[in-house]
Amino acid sequence: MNKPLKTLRWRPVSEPTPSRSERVRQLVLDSTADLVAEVGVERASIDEIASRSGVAKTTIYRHFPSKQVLMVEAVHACTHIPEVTDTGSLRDDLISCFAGMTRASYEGRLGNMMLSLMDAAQRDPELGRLVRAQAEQRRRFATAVIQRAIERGELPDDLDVDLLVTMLSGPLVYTKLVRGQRVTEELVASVVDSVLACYRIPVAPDTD
Amino acid sequence: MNKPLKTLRWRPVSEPTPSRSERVRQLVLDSTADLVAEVGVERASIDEIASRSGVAKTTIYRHFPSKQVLMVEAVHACTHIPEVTDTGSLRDDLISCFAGMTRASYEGRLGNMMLSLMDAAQRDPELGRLVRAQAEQRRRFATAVIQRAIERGELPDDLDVDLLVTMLSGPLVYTKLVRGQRVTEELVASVVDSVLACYRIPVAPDTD
DNA sequence: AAAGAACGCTACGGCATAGTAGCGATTGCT
DNA sequence: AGCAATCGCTACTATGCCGTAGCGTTCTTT
Repeated sequence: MNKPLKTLRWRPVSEPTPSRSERVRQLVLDSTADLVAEVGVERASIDEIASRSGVAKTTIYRHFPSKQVLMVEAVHACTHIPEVTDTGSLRDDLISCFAGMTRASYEGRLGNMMLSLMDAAQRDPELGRLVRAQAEQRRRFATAVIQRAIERGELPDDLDVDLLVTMLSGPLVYTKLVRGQRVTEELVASVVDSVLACYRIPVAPDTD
Repeated sequence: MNKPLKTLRWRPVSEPTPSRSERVRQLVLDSTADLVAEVGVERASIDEIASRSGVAKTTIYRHFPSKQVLMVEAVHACTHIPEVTDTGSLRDDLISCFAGMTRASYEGRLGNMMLSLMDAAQRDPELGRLVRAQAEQRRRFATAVIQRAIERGELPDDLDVDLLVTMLSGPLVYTKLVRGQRVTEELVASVVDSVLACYRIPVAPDTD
């Protein structure tokens, strides 16, 4: 009614002006991600996406061959890679690493659609690959931070890195998905400090 | 074709023979839980439940006023309360507690439907209450174990119990829901031991 | 300004599903 | 054996959604 056409915000002028086709495509992807974040993957319908984006349903099908493909591309489009830092301090690196992952995965649209996405990934092989790949990428980031600390001698080299990553990731995932609470920077710090305490890593710089 | 009627296994003879109506009701609930565990809450259809259970769709609607109510009752029917133990040892109690929760929540039918259930719970207020109540019940079990240990002096009394429960539950939930792996008794023990190490609780009976 | 590409709109066909109506058959109880 | 409650079956309505056809309109490009 009062939103017949959603105008796409202009991207930085540095980039070349996208074609009309590309603008429409991005608009559809954007609206799809919005809707999926609201109602989930399965309940998002093409008609509703058409209505919200202002793009005709037939035009949507000119860009994407099926709903399944559209969903995969829309989800793929709203996943970003968290930034990495290498401060040389294990604690700071871990906090930065997991805070970045939290922002990338558990906040905003992706955060809202997470549960529905993981459920849909159980049945759609393409979404399954996407979700698995993302989860493994997150683990690789954390593993890299820990490996660097082992090489610096901050952690024992017979460490069960896999368990450690699980001990760090788990409480954050649990807080978000099961408890439905926001993962604050304070929680990240608490979890990191608690886990490091297991390995007798002093949090404040003091040696015993 | 070859399964026109699923016969209900007889329950222990000690209990009074249920009426025909009650038998059919339980059969429907059982088949519903099976189907939900397979395809999820949203994709489970009444027609399919009728077909699998051998109970006519019209009869299903004589027992349950709507699909929504049937889903809630079916899920409710397959949640059991994990058994509790009080061995007096914090480590044993925790392992027993979380192993029991794992069996109750992350294995069998309930385990298979967990992701779909949590997603559906975001939109169905009734399922939401059910899932939240169960999660809080799990937390209370773990909290009780920890409280007992605090009273015995095994843990400091200024402990952040909430964080501790999250640190214990998180890695198990993460392993099941995100990694899709089975939560073994060994993992439970590893997590418990790691977390207890944070608080300088000796795993083997030795005092420093 | 003209041509061609891209889009909007209306109207479909087809399928799956929630729920209901009516009637005949079965079951359990007296 | 008889009776009442319960169940099975075959429809049927209504809805929502995926995906497509055809045609007129708008935009972009030359």
